[in-house]
Amino acid sequence: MSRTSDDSAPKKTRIQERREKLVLDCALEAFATNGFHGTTIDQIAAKADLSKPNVLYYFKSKEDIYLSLLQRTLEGWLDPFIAIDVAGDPMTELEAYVLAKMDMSFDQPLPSRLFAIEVMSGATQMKQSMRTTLRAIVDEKAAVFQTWMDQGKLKPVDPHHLIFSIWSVTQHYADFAVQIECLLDKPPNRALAKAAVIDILLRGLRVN
Amino acid sequence: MSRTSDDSAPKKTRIQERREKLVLDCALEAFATNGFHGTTIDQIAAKADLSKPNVLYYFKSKEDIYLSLLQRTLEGWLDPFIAIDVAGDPMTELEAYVLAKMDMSFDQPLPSRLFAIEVMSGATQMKQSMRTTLRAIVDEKAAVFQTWMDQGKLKPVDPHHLIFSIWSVTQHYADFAVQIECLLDKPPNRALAKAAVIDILLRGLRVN
DNA sequence: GTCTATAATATGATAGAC
DNA sequence: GTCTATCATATTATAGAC
Repeated sequence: MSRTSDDSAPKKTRIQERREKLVLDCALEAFATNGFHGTTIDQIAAKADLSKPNVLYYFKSKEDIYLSLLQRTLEGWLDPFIAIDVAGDPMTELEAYVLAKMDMSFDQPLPSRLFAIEVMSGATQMKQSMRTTLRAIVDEKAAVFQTWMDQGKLKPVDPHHLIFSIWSVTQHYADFAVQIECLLDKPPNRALAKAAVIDILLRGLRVN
Repeated sequence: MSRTSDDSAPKKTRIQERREKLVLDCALEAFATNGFHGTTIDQIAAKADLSKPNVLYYFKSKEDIYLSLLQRTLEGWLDPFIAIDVAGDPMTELEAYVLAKMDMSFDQPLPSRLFAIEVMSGATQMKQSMRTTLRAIVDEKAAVFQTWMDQGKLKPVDPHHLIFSIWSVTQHYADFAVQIECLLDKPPNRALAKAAVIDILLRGLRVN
């Protein structure tokens, strides 16, 4: 009961935070493949090597786990996108962004899949923030692209659809990894994939 | 019990076929948004305006409905891809394919979503056919693209990854329709989307 | 904090009348 | 062929001992 070592508002001990992170990590693995309904608390508990009531001691319900996970996932998702700098060289900025997304897809496919399943299920939990927060950021970056095109630094193309294309192609390597592995010799050649995607998405934008 | 009007092996009456199609149509709507586990037979029955036992009279289990649906969906999926003709003009063939896929995404997003959810869930039911049938077709078309590039009719790029890019960008408009609607003014401008996608995916391939 | 036991509910599937 | 009623099971969540 002592709180001498605590310092912030949410009075969580170190072990609590560690347990919660453990549960979320295990839940991510389950939710990202089987979706919300296809995942049971038993599965999560088994992965985390905890009992089911113990999991529900840290999260009050399955939905609570899911929502916490979704929020945690969204936090890191936009970082490389926001990092696109209008003052930088357009092709350099775009290449860096595409490569960052490709690395995310290969290194951490699960958050991408969780996100995809959530959106395909109607995105009940995220629609509001997509219409406001996400939309504001997307519009801002679309304006950056438009500026570059107006300056003659990029060939003209609709900026919003360019963003969608970059997202879809890069995330495809996470979301459809199973299919890609069936169609290519395993293990997939990451360097080849990254070079090809850069070629396909950005070559048409280059101004001589 | 009369079979005078029947002609083929599966002795189904016309009304049976109609009912089965009705169930599959309603099931598609449910499975494509909520996945296998998120969908109940009750939901399907309600949509079809049938009782639950009546649905199970036509399909012996929920899994039976799901698998039948998956098979039906896959049948039409590859048609426009197979139609790509090595003897045709490369840019014309590619444009026709991309536009066909875009129309499919806008007009029939549900099969695409069903497919996507299945793949993200591990594609237990389809892995085998992806490794054999689909892979053969993909390799064949990749060879067609390679031929065109060798002939100098297309700028060189890895053909397999080009196929993945086309799939991902076009199907994105079906699978992530909810997100796109949040980020663009509704209703989405189809002509603009199609033109932009053609630009982004194919402009870099054009040889002057 | 963690467990076993269990309540409460949802759902797949079947039995049997009509 | 279609229905109501029901069984059997799985799963969320809680109660209460330790």
